[in-house]
Amino acid sequence: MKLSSREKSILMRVPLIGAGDETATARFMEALTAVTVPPRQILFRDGEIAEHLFCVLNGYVRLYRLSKDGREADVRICGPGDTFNECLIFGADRYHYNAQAVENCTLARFELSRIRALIDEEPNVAKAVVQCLSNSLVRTMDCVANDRLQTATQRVANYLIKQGPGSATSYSLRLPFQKSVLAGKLGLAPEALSRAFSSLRESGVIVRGRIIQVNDIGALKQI
Amino acid sequence: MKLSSREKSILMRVPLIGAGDETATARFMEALTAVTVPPRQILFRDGEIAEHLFCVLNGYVRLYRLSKDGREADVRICGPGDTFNECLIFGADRYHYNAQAVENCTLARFELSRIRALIDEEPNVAKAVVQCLSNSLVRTMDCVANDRLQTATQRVANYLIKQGPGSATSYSLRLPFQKSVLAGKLGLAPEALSRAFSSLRESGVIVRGRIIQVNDIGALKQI
DNA sequence: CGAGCTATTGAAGCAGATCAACGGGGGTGG
DNA sequence: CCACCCCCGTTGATCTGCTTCAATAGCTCG
Repeated sequence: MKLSSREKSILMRVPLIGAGDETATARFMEALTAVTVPPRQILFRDGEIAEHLFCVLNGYVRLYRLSKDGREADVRICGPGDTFNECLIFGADRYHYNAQAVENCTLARFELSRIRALIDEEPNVAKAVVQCLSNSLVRTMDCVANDRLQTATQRVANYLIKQGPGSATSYSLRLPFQKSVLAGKLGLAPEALSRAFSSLRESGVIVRGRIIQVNDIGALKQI
Repeated sequence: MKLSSREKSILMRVPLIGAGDETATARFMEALTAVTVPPRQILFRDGEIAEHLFCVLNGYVRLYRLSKDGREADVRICGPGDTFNECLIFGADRYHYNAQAVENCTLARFELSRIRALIDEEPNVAKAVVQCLSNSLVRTMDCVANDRLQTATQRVANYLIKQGPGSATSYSLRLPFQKSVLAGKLGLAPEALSRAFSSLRESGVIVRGRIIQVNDIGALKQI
């Protein structure tokens, strides 16, 4: 399968792939298999033998775990440019979560064994892996802390701030996925997300479909 | 400061240090500074420039974050043999959490810059770092999932199962720290931990001080 | 234009946090 | 060694926030 130029440029910007020298990047590019998956397709399941590292090129993928009674909890939502399963390169030999495409997705898939071989030849790749893992770890720790410290409304406000341009006191953004996905990402039931949005209305947040208008970042930061 | 033989043997068993060849291990041993800290001492604070990687030799260290209103949430409890701050080797240049000694602690401290230099010379150390980070990441993701899926009682039962010998249907164990620390580790208020223990009584869990008697693992696993 | 899914809103239930009071155990000082 | 005291842990009561269930409204896509 052939990659579009957009997809190639995403890959080149992924830290893991574009960070090393040209030969390392080339080795990555020749090792990948492009796959497309329909909405709700399961990529792999918790407990299966781990075979692949993935990079999302298009669409979104949910990484989630199941409780004994069948409830689901997302541990991460991956979008274009995100890689996942770096923790399996020199870690456990089985997946530690389920992965499901949220919508139509295209992904780059790499065999873990080839990545391992590549690392042995290119020490810089190991550094890039360390960087990826460090970022993932920090973000996941943030997630634990936020879950334990913040209310639903605060989590949503936080999300809007992080997505914002950083400058500008007001802006609008379009959610890249359904609200139910955002709810899962924030560890909320969809209803709780909806209520959080409506309680943010009095802080100048206007929601219409996937479009969210933020009128006053300062107000959000104070919540 | 001089290390006891117990402390040396802990260090040798730490994956990061003992995994590589002998020269790498020796480099670690000569790079370390041993420090002892009194209870409640802060090792570093969130946002400060990151300087050190740590390995706990004795006692326990809390890694935690603060909310804007001053509440604390633990992201990890580190005991003898645990290392922390690997995520700063090739990651951010500032700490992402506070670290506080829970009791009298002895720690091995390494300058991050020396670890970086060591990695450049010994590629195997990079692999060990990847392994450490992978384990941390998986455990932290477990934490997110458990926080979102499990009740207080389930989390405590889970902890007792993980600490158990794995074999034997009944056993007793001694908590290595105060109950309030365990509560924080599990993301609970101390009162909630207490209530969880008393609701586990009917599943054959008997608590007397720090000693916990588990009569029926099977019953715990079903909760 | 209609069918089915997504999102919102209301009402009820529950889990855990918080506040307050009490009991007990361990450590310290006498 | 004993006694005291402080702090940890427990228990009860209340409160808040989120989930769950249910019904309705709005989108989107055939």
